[in-house]
Amino acid sequence: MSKDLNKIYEPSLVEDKIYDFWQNKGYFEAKVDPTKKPYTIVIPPPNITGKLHMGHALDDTLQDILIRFKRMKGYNAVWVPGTDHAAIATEAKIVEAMKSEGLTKEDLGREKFLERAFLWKEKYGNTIIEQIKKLGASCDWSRERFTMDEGCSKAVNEVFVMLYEKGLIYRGERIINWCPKCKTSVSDAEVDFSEKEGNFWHIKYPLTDGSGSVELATTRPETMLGDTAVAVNPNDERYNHLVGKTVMLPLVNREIPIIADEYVEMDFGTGVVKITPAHDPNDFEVGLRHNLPVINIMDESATMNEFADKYKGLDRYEARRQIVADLEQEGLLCKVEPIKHNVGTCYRCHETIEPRVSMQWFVKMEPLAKPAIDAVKNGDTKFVPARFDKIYFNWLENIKDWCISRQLWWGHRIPAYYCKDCGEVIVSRNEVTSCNKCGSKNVVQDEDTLDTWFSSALWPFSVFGWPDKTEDLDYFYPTATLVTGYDIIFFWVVRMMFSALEYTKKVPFKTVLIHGLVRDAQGRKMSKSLGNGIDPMEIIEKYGADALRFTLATGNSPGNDMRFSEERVSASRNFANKIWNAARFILMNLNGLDVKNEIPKQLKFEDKWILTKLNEVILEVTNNIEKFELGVAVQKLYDFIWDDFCDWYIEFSKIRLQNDKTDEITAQNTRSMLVYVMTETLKLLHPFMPFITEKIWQVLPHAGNSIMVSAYPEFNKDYCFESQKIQMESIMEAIRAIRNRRAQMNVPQSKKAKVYIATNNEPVFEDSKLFIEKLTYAGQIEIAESFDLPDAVTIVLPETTIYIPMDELIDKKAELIRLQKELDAAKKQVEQTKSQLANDGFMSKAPANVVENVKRIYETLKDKMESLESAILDLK
RNA sequence: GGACGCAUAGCUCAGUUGGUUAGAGCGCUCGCCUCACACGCGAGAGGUCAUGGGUUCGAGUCCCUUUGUGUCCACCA
Repeated sequence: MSKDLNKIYEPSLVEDKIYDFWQNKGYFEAKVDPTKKPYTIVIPPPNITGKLHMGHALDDTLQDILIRFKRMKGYNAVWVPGTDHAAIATEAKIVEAMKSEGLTKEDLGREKFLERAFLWKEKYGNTIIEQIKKLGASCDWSRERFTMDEGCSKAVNEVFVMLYEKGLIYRGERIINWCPKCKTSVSDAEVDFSEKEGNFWHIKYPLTDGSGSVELATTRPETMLGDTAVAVNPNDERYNHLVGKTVMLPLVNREIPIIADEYVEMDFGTGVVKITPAHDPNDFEVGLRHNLPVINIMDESATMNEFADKYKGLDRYEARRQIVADLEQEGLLCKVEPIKHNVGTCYRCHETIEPRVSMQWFVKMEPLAKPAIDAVKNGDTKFVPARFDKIYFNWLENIKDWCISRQLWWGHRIPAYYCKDCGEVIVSRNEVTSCNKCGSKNVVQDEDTLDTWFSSALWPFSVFGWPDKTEDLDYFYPTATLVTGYDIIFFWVVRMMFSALEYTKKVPFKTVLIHGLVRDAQGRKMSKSLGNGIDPMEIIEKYGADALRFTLATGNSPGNDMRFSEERVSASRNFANKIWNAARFILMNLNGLDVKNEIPKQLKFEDKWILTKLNEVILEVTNNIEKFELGVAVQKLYDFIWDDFCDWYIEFSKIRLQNDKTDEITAQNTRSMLVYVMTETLKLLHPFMPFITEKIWQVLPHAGNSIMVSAYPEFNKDYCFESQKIQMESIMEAIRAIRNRRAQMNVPQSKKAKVYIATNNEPVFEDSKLFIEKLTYAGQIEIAESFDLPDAVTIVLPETTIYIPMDELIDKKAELIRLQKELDAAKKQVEQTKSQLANDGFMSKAPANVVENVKRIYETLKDKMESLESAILDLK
């Protein structure tokens, strides 16, 4: 890598090269090693159809921070990457693409269609992988998996068979959510409810005995063709007497009973409900209780079928219009009431879901849910933040059986076979060619495939070779941390939990780190339809991956949504540039000299100060990362690097390095300090900004091949110098105060003024004389215990008073007012602390260090007050 | 209907187990192209931490109330 650093950091020139370097060295790869502790993360596998969006970028950034941190901490860290076949989403896209060629699925046939799908996967599955690499993700690519690869498919078959044999998978004719556009069933989790404008149509059903009619209300009049009863509440006195009678279903003239069922709410609508078991989940339940026939009036695309009589062939909405018109003509339509109601839509295509009775496969959830609830209740798996366990419990405690069969071709084909001769159902791990009951060869496999989440539920262990007992599984599983958004707790986290507990008898991960959604600058969800999505790749190209990562990690706490704006990325880019230039400064001063990357034996005040600050930040950042407070950690690093290291330490070092009074040993020590502190800081920052830290690390004196495999800094109390730190900070305070006064008085930097420092801390100030002189543009510094300078600008600090004689600039009156104001403030504070120290409760209950602190503040404030008083007297 | 989150500087947000002078970025004001950096430097202005109450020696932080706002779950046809 080249040694010359440009004035402006250009990420695009270095990132790809560094990534290749890491990969070629094999640093991302982890192998079983019993001498090291494993740390495992499996990536939430992105859809093969997808492009990387900000949500992925956030998710992957957080995972990479954890993985890189743990790797540097000495763990055998492995991050397993891969992609998800995303059954319904992918199939929809392929079908859509085929449309332009005038082809349908059926034209191609299953086999040809799957060929196309695999080609599609090759093409698009790789783009997202390449994009994840651009982010700097240190995934072990030698372990890349796909939910439909051989191993994962084997796991799927195994699970299906196991559950079937245990009686936890069954096949049955039930009402399910049907998407008429995707032409498949979807699970409850895959239905999105959205509020839509609709009507409440009040319809009259005449009693068969001619004694009148009942009025009922419905939002979906077209389903009346499938009505098989009318229901009222058994306690409803208005309708009690009608129970047992029958009504004549209008338009179709079918006689149906009036039944009583608790499900009917008396005070909603008219208190009479039409019962359509084939097209409403609640009605289906009612139908089961009363043994009602189920009449399915629609086909797979929600078009009316032969049971719809003369409406056959109409789509459901057209049928609705006609039925309403016909009812009106027959005088059976009482009124139309506009209402807003929630309508279920397909989470993939947003088509209105049609509840439909059909033959499907289900997973019996109750026995599986219980251990999953217990595992979180007893702390085997923890959510971060913890509040998400409530959402998790709520879902599992109210769970219904999971419909897992999909009428799709792209996916894991259900390993069930049917004998056409004897009707035997055979569920098998291997392909079945003959009936094991009657021996017939006339056996066919189930046409359906499995819900895409069925395979992703197995991801944490299928990637390590389960169901085989592999070394990897034994060593890397269970995984340590799962990082994902709160929006897929139901889809994925829940299902991994109960699957893992059932098949591996272990929780799949110890911690679930939940993050929020990345929203746009106005706080709106990024979406295709709004067109407000920001492409992470464009951001990386413009600002660099480090800037993007830094932005996503900063100002964001677990579980909360964040807003993304380019301004924030630009601020992150500026930070990267700041580090870059600090490095340039150091490099410039190494100047081909042999400088050791170590703490020198002789330490100056400022060295002890920065080492103390460094150790504090090491301790805090490490703790923060371990507690998943990544946003806090990165903020602390930002402050340390910019405020402490760049604004102060580098400025001090300039004076040491440029001053002719500095001896060569001190200069050399300063160079070592710069290199050492910079290197340690780069290591601390590496998990967050891997590229720039590697680039700079490489050009500074170092041992080893790469920062990413170096050891993360450890807190060392031998380099914490509390009292020196405080003293150094008093010097900095003085510098700041002098600058402040000069700025307020509009003194140009070119005007050098003499500065008198009265202090009882002489040795410290003497040592830092040069710093004060250079950093405040002072002409000359005098230090003594006291001065008698009545006509000077006076700055009162704890234990120190500074005088700047500037006759022509002093406005005595203004100066007096200022000092008086300060005195008033100091007095107030003294009173506050005094009363606190007089408070018995505080003195007896507050911890010693807090009391000490208040005592110290009280003393210095009192001191300051006295100095201010005398300064006012002097000026008068 | 149920559950949960948020409300802190003009804007967007941090604030770690309660500890005394509440922070950052952007924006704003003043002065600087100071030989690492104008993607910068120095100095500032700006906050009764939504409301009311409580616990505590001490509350932005813990508990309750109210208001506003957002999300999720359920769903009455």
